[in-house]
Amino acid sequence: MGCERQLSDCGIRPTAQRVRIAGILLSAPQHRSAEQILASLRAAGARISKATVYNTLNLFAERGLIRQLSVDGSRAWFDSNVAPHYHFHDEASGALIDVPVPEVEFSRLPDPPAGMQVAGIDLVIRLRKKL
Amino acid sequence: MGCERQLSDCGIRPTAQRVRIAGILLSAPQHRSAEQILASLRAAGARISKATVYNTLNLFAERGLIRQLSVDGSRAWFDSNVAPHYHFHDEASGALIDVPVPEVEFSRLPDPPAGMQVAGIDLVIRLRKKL
DNA sequence: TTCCTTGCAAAACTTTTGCATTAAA
DNA sequence: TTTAATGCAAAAGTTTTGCAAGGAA
Repeated sequence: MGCERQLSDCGIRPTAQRVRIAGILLSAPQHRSAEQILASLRAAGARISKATVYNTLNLFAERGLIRQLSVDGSRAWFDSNVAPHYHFHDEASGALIDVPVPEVEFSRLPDPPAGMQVAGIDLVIRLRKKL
Repeated sequence: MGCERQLSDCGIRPTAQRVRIAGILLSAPQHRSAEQILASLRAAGARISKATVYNTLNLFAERGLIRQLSVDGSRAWFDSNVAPHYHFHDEASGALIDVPVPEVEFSRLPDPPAGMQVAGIDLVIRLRKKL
C-alpha cells in the first residue's frame, strides 16, 4: 500500500510508526480508538509507544488524513473516511455505521450566528433495538 | 423554585445537594460541565463533594431530567433542555447554542438497519469565524 | 433501624507532556 | 550533522468507585 506517498503528500515525514498506523487505518473505511490501534500494532509485533500512537493520530487528524469523532463521551474515535458523511450509533453495542451523504437531505437549516459560517455538520442517528 | 417536587416526581429523593444542583441546572436552559457546577456550588458556600456532583448528574440524566452531550471529546456537557433540539458549536470559543427543532427539516433520512429503530438524532452544526 | 446518600480519597481511564535517545533527511 | 520523531514514564484531566460516616424514612 502506498502509505508513504500519502503521508509525504500531506507534508508528514513517513517514519516506520506512522506508516504502520496509516497502513491499518487507511486500508479500509473504519472507526478505531487509539488503544485499539496500539493493541493491533503490538499484536502484530510492532515496536511503538502509546505516546506515538496518540501523537500520530492527532497529527493525521490535523492534516485531514483522518477524522476524529465524538459520539460517546468515553473516548475519541478515528474515522478513516474523511469524505463528508454521517453516522448511525448503537449505544448498546457501541457499533458505528457510516451513513452516506445522499441518504440525508436537509430541506431547512438555521442561519449561523452573525460573523460565523458553517464549518461542518456532525449528525449521529442513535439506534435502539426494535421491540 | 419547585425543584423538590420535580425530583420527587422522577422518583429521586430530594436531598439538599440534589436540590441545589437542580436549582442551578433547571432554572434556565443552559450547558454546564460537572466541574462548573461544582465550582458554582462551592462559590455559593455549599458543602458538596465532586463525587456527589458526578453521581447526581448521572442520575438526573438517567431519569431524563437533563441530557448529556458529547460535542468535543474533552468532557461531558449537561443540557437542562431535554426537549428535542439541536446545537451550534463554535470550537474556537467552546460556545454551545441551542437550535430549535423547527429550524431544521430533514426531507430524507436513512432507514435504520434491520431490527433497529431510531432512538434520537444528535445534530451539531460546527461553526467557524467568517473571514 | 434500615436503607439511601454523602464525602473523601484513591483508583481508573484517556490523553498529554518532558526529556533523553533514536531515526530520518 | 541537523532536525524531527520516538519511547518511556510521569503528569494532567475527567470520571468512577470503595467505604466509613451521616441523614432520611
